[in-house]
Amino acid sequence: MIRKLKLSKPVLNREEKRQLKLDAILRHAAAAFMDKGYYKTSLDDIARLHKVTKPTLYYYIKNKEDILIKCEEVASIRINGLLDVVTATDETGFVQLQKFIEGYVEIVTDDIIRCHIRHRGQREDPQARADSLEMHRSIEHRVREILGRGMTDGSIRDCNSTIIAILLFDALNGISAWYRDEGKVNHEDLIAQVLLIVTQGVKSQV
Amino acid sequence: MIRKLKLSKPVLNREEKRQLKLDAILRHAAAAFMDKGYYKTSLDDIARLHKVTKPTLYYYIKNKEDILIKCEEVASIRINGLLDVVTATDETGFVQLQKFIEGYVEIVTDDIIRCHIRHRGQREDPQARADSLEMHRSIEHRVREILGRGMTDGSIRDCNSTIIAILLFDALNGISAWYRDEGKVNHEDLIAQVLLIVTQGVKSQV
DNA sequence: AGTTTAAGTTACTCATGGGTAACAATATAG
DNA sequence: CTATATTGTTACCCATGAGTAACTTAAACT
Repeated sequence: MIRKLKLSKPVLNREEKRQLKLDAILRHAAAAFMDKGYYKTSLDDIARLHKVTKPTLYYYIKNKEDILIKCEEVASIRINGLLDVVTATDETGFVQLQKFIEGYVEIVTDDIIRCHIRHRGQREDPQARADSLEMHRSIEHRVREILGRGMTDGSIRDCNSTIIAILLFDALNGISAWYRDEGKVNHEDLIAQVLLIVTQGVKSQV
Repeated sequence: MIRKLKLSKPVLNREEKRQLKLDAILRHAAAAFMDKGYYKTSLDDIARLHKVTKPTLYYYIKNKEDILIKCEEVASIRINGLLDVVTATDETGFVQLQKFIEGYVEIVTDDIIRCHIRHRGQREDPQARADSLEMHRSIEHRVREILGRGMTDGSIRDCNSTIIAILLFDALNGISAWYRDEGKVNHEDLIAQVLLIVTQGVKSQV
């Protein structure tokens, strides 16, 4: 027992510990950004949340904007991962769309993703700006392909997939700004309402 | 003719001229905020656009945040005006909803409204914050009433009007961020696509 | 024409906050 | 148990930009 307390080799190696700390910083930063906004949150605020001093942050991040970029990476991986899963099946386009929506509502609840959605498009660095735009375009393109698939297989009515994809994302991304797990709106209810919109709109069918 | 050049009474009195200049400043500021964002736009930037110096702005506005507040006033008047017109008719709830959507897409294209939508929710002053929230709640409430009317008269299917109103606003407000009059997407097409979503979703009806 | 009020300018103050240099402590490896 | 890389700290620099004081120019009313 005593030997276990004084392990010669630590349970986690340096790289893993570093990664965990970076994650924690990202989470603290994301929470603060969601609360007060990017510009009203100072690096000192974030450092305080993490119980370190500001210069320590620079061991994990390049600069303030780098936090947003790292949040974006996380978002990109999760959203593209979902799209991979959804498009790997041989379901109809409409069913794939439904599955995507269900998964996306889940993803959009995570603090780091929330932060990314709220602050995307305010990149200062031109390269980061371009990367961000490219990721956005690519994801939207993959959703348009799902819509196209549905129109081909007949599960989705003829529509302008460009416009529909944008409207869909705006509605879903908006969820990140207001939905809270502890809030009044129930999670299943939310998904059900969104799915009903895409299946039949709001007009009562005669 | 020469007498006309030297009018003893100007065409516009002081109050009117002042109002026109305030409007112009608001427009310049809104354009700059949409381009670079609120925090990356300095008052010097705005002054330069208006071809005056910074202190002159303080003759028309109280402080930087006051610009956002004045944009909000404009937005409130236009949106509530639209709602007044739409709800004054004795059409069914669904038709009222359609008319509201058509009008809202029009409103959301204006630069000052665009600016308000993008920057609402970052009020610093507690009072302004509360006012902003209240306006937002009130407008959302009026749309929920339209949905309720539709459910009562049978033109709108049974739904959670709270969730639907939020999703609808997020999709419509999103338009302000990407739609451009000179862009690829055609105005009529946009409205048609939105209306088709609310009337029948995207699923092909069997 | 001369007085007053509106409109605008130049030249500052001053808080904030991102970023860094130089130094201190702690943990891992040999 | 010492040498070295890793984390972390204190104390600073400095650009930016909101807001103001004091002064000048232009317009309007009598």
